[in-house]
Amino acid sequence: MSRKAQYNLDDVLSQSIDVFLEHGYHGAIMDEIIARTDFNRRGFYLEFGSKQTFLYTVLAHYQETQLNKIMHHLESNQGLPSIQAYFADYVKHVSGKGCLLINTITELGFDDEKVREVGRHYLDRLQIDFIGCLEKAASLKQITPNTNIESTALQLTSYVQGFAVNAVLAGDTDELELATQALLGPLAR
Amino acid sequence: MSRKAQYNLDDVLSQSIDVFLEHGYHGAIMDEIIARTDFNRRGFYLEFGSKQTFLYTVLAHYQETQLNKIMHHLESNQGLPSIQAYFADYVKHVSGKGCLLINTITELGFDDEKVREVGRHYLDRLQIDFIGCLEKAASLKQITPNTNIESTALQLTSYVQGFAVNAVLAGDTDELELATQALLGPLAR
DNA sequence: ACACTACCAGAACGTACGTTCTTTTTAGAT
DNA sequence: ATCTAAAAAGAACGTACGTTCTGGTAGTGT
Repeated sequence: MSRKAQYNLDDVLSQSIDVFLEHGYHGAIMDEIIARTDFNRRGFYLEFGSKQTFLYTVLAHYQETQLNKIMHHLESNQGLPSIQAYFADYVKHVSGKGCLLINTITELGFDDEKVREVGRHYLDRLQIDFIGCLEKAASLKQITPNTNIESTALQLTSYVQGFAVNAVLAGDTDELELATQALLGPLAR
Repeated sequence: MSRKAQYNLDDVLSQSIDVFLEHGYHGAIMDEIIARTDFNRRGFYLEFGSKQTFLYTVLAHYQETQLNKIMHHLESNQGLPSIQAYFADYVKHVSGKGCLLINTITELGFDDEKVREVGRHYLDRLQIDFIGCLEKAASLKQITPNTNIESTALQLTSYVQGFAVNAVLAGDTDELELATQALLGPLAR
């Protein structure tokens, strides 16, 4: 055996998230990706073969390490508090830079079926998780009894996307936090 | 005098909207823009000077001709029916390709203050229009009396963004129309 | 200590894209 | 009909970017 690579793949993927977030896919150039990761060009192409497949990998990593962590609140399923915790974390997460998955969908979704597929899968899962939490919340009598759970879940899912866009524009999180309260407040009984 | 340009600027701008919608800003290449508009390269650069300022012009044109037309429902201000008409039209408009303004915000917003500014202005206006309609709706007793108007307007504004993202993923309009009903139904008294 | 392996840094390559220039065509004025 | 000025078409240019290649280097095993 001989030398081992000195970059850690997970680190590289994490570092790349920001580059894509800031400039989008086409706007993120290899020079900056190389410079801001502890990566080298050769390693990059041996490992991934192309910028495109690299994006897919970063996207998967982003979901695993960031979005899933936030969604985990919903999957712990404590009812309404889980939803509140989810939104609190999500707002903090997207603040000032948005969501890589959403950005990728709007930039590449039209041309890239794989991106659309990943996006749909994510939204479906979000929707299902919201339903789970709302059902639990209903059974715990945390929300008003006549709440239409499926509709509400659909609304919450749409709302999350809206936040991701808003986050790019909003300077601070105040506005988004306010909006969240406005949203969840009326649900509670 | 002599020859007059045979392209019509409004037509060119309208035709370009689709190109940017499909591929984003960096993904839309000059060759395709030229090919799909009745424009010529020289005219393009005499008229706009660069791809970037062209985008700004297209964006302004997009707002004037498309978004404003849809927002006009809100500004006619018939209360709840105006909001319903707005969403119906908006869903139809973004279906399958999303919203150019939202796409531009997520692709370029981080780096481009001008884009952020245009985006904020648009969201503010949307929010204000929703407030106007909701107030009217309240005075006409079209919505449940204890509705918090500011909060609801903020929510509606977020939904609109969410729809723009969803529209890229959804094959047909059914899903989005369902979501709209789920959204507006509970408001009505 | 030495050799071997494969990693790192960055130069080099080729292509693709934004922009400019050249040629050709056309509409209007005389 | 002819001349002219400007517009259209697209060739040409330069640069920037994705990708590949090269030379030197640093671990690792003997």
